Amino acid sequence: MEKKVSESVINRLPRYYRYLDELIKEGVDRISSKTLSEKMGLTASQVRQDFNCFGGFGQQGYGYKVESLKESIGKILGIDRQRSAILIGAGNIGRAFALNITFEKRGFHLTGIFDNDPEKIGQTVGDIVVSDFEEVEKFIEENKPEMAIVAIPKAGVNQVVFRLKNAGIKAFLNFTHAEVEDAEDIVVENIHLGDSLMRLSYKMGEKI
Amino acid sequence: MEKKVSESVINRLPRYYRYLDELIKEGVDRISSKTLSEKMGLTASQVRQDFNCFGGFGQQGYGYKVESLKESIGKILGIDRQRSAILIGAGNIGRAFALNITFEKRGFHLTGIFDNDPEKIGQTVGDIVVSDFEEVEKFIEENKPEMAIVAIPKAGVNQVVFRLKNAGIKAFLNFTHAEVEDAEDIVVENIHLGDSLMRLSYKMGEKI
DNA sequence: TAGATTGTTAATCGATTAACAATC
DNA sequence: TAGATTGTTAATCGATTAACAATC
Repeated sequence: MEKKVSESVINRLPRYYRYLDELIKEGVDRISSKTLSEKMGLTASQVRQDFNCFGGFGQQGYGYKVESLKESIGKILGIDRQRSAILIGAGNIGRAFALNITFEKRGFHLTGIFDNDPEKIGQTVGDIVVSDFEEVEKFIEENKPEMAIVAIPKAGVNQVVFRLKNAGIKAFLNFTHAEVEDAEDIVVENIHLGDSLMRLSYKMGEKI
Repeated sequence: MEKKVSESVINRLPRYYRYLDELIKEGVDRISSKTLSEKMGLTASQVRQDFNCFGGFGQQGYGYKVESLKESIGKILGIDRQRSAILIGAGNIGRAFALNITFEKRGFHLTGIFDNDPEKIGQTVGDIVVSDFEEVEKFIEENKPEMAIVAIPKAGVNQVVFRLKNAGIKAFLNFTHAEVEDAEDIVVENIHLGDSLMRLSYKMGEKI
């Protein structure tokens, strides 16, 4: 884990993780870079280069042990341990996400849900009661969640991120249609559903 | 629109579109590549190169007209005209998406929702009644939707895509945690929520 | 006209691919 | 040992950045 790992590699890591998970379920316990690359539409070289960013998980002449490779990648991704999150916004997207990750779970644990709509406060999503957003700072201080999923109307996003950041949250999953203003000491991952739709629309025009 | 446009450029197009939309709302009607690039965290060169993939929308010594630039990009993205879509899967994610794009609308129009769960068939999402998935072929033939949003458990995705493809749908927005098997004559855009979460987790480990 | 900023060509940088020696 | 496949170095390709002539 010496030199900086490129964005492209990072983007592929979750996909490797998913494929390896599949392989385990299929009972495969060993795989070569060639076979894996064919399954995933990459080149064998690329697969080996990617893994070697983190220092060689394979065995010459043999290939990679699926189980331990998956475990290693999980560790790199930081999902070997439970991470706690809060959800801001109990609207459609927020609720769907909460119910979905609780189901799917992958080392993530939702500890609180917040909204500023009196209609929604007190409602239950999964097994969590929606709290007033005004209480979020107190909650963060007491429970120290590591990340926040922001699923609110786009107008409020930067104000909300600002408050959460000041309260101690450093990682944000942003579902709003707006960009989070860059700040040095936080990390943001965006899920722009509209962008995906536009990209699909573009591809339709190109290829069909 | 001569030579092939790279993936990187395509990925940036929706972002340009959103920023230009913001600018219009702020009443800005003219912008230089330099100013736009600073707002978006790119370089001025990159912005000009990107736009020139499609053949120069600017004016030397002046810059770009925001309104017409947005319109041009909208056209490139294929969102200048209404596109019709159906939703497969009326679970949490599917419903959230349906309600969300109806709200946000950007040239997309949802015409049908399908599920195979008897509990969900007959329910209403927005102003659309959920139909039995068994009727999807008939619906497609009659209504000719252009794309399908697939928000079902991952196990079924390839079978569902196969049926929809045979019925005439060529574009898919895939919300499942599985990959759609490559087929020559369709286009797929993936939204893997779990991947985004993993990437965020990775970034947390790196930067914080 | 002078200043500004594009469109476009050339230079640089980084990521992907190819090749091969190391070694299981 | 022989065969297979990695780890790693070198070659290629493509994307980003820099530079500048064209021109509004």
